[in-house]
Amino acid sequence: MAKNKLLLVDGNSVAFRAFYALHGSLERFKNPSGLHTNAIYAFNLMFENVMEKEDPTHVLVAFDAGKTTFRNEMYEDYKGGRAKTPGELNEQLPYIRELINGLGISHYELKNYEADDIIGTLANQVDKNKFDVTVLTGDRDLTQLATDSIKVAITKKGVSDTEDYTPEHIADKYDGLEPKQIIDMKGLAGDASDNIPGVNKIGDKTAIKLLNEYGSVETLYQNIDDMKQSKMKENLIHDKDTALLSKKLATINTSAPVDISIDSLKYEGSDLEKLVPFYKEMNFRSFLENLDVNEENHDLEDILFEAVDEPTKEMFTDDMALYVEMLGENYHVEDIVGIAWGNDKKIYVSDSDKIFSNEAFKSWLLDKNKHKRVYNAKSTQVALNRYIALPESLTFDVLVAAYLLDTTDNSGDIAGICAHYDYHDIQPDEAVYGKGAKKGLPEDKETFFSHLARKIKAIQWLTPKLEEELKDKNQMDLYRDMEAPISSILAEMEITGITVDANRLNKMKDEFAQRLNEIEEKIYEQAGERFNINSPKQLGHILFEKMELPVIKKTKTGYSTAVDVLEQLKDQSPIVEDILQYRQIAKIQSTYVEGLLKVILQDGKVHTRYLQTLTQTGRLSSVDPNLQNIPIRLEEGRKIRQAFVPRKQDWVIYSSDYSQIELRVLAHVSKDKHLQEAFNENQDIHASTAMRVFDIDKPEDVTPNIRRQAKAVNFGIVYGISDYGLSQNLGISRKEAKNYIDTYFERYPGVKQYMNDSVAQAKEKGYAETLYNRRRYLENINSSNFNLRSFAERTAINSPIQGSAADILKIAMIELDKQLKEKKLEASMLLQVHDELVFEVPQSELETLDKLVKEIMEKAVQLDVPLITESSWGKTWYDAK
DNA sequence: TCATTCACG
DNA sequence: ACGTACGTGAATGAT
Repeated sequence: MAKNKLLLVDGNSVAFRAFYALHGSLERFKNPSGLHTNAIYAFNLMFENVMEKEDPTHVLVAFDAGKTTFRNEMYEDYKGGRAKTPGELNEQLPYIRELINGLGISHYELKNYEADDIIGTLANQVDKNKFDVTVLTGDRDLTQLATDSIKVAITKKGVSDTEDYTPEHIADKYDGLEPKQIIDMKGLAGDASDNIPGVNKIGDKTAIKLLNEYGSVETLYQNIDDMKQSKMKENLIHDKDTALLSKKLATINTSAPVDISIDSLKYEGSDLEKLVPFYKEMNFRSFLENLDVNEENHDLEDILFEAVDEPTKEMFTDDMALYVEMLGENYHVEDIVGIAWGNDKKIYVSDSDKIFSNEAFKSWLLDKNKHKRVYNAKSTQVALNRYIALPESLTFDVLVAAYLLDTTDNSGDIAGICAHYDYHDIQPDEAVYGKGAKKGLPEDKETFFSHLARKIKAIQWLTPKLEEELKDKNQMDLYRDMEAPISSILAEMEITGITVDANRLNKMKDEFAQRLNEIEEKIYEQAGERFNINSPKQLGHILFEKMELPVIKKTKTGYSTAVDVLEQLKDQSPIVEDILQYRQIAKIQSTYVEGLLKVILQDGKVHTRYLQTLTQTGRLSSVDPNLQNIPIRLEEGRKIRQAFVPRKQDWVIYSSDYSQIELRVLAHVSKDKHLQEAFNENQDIHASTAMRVFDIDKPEDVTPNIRRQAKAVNFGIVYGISDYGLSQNLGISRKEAKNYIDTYFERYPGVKQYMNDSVAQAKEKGYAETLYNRRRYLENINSSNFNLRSFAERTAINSPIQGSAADILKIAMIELDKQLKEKKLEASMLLQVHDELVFEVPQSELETLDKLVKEIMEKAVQLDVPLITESSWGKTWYDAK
């Protein structure tokens, strides 16, 4: 039989830790009635973490009963001098008890005793044959309880991690000490936090040494006469009474008069009747959301809908919601399994194939005067285009709107967005369709139809809310004039696809396979055995254990074998060079050659999907396949681009990219005189930076190496520079890197000012924003955790730059799409790669297109510095260079 | 499912 | 003193 597990939580101590874990965000954690909630929130998080980790069968939270306990009778000043509990924490303590009730957990306190004693007593009392015990606390005192069946988990700085004290861990940490000797240690060394005095001049280190020799405080004093004369011996003798008292104070009372039965502590899950209203009162939306995932069908209202096979035209009006269901993500190939439409009065659903040839439906879809609101317009367009035709007037997209309002909030389906707006009359797709191998339509058609109907209802409900919020945040223009049009343009680009020459790839595949074979053999020979070169673990074993190469860097799980490490090992053994070679080719082979071959469809093309609502900055991302990371930097990989060809003979691939758009955006937003001057005079920006930062007078004195360093500095600036990052990138010392950065800021004071301002603004508003009101919320910008805060600060610097650049290319794409259509050009826009657009174009249109693209991209927006593009073309994407 | 590695801007 | 460059996606091996 599986063993029970009892979890004992030291309520006061964990509450205290929780309060300070989120202390940096104290003012942001307030519920509508002004109560601070940071400690309650963090307590809940810590609790969830430990419940998941330990999975206990029985749980109790113990609290201290009051200010004085039996220990004060022994020693008046016990816990004296302790700073008063902050008011902001005190006000939360009653609510933490309420939270515990909601979580379905018992709590207990006992007059005259501390939580420690309750925990010690219970931990001691339970039958160790039936129970393992875990104690959760922030207080190291409790580690004295550790045994083979009692583990003491001490909360670490954040909310998620604990340090687990077992007898082995204690021996490790305290140089061989046993758990019960912890109290002897406190007897000798004292404990400042509880105001336990200990012996004068003895600290933890000395105490451990003495205990290793004598075992306990008592035996130490029995043998003290034999101790060599020393100042320490005098102190020990002088403070003997204090030592014995201190030990007593530190000793947890394991026979407190606790009168609760273990059986009553059995954990049977949360009490939702209490917990849900409590979370609502505290404004804990994310916890509420998590509850929903676990409960199926809770409080779903009945929904009315009509299932139809062949709808008639009265069933379609202006201003309805439309939803097209597929069970997989790739709408280029997934079957449509159901369609729903409707408004507040009436909802229709259909899973019949007849709908695809239904005239009423089709004419409604294609009617520009019939406005439809949807969740994911692009998916809807691409899917329906395969079955019927490209739908018109999908005028509101709740997915894109929700993304603009909060980039972090789009968990994949409508229910995710709904939960964020406290609308719960819908289930996550996963709850209805399942996941993984078991994913499929529900047995019961009613369940399926209801789910579709609820999606219509949700879209209807969300639309006015989102519209209003977009207006409030001054983001309606961003939605209407940028994101909505871009959605349709991307749909067309995806549908068009790009032709891939499979023959070319197959030839490359054979060549690479042969070369890989040869390198493999060479590597095995040098290693003296065959192993999986793709396994960092096995490779690490060969390099660092068998061949004993020096270890440069470690990862969480073992030795690092990343490129920068291997580069440094090149001189040590020729095998390293071969491994690098192998890696390079294996990557090209598996990801690009084989990867691309797998996703070529019947039409000889690949159709990527651009994710419009994913990145935190406003960029697009590309999946299935990712066409935004096709190799270019190294010749070997660059050849992959030879497989990307125009769809017709005599056409060419044309490509145009912005030159230094991010630095130009920086010059604009920072208003830095010198940076602007460099761009206005059309200087080589990296050389110009080199001259200013490294005090070079004549352009001809800028060597390629100095220019390379300046280039790295410029990159660093855009990323929100750190001396360490720059030093790593350039392989120079941290001090030198710092020097570069200081000089840069001195020579470009406007940039320095911009960085200070962006961080300050983000701290005040809680978000960073682009030139076109795209927001990125920065949860940790005021965090007390250095790392989290620093990261948020760099993000506050980088996001407006990267995001504004993304905005600008989107604006250019919209204008370009318009002009291509107006001018009835045959050329089509195929790809977007962050600062680059790729087209296929008939030879005859090449000149026109080149002019048009250059004009539109460079004039897309008016900045304080010019925008410059560079274009090229050729028979393949490779030749467009 | 996570961690590592490496491709791009 | 902290431990880092910004934004992505795919393949692989290990768990």
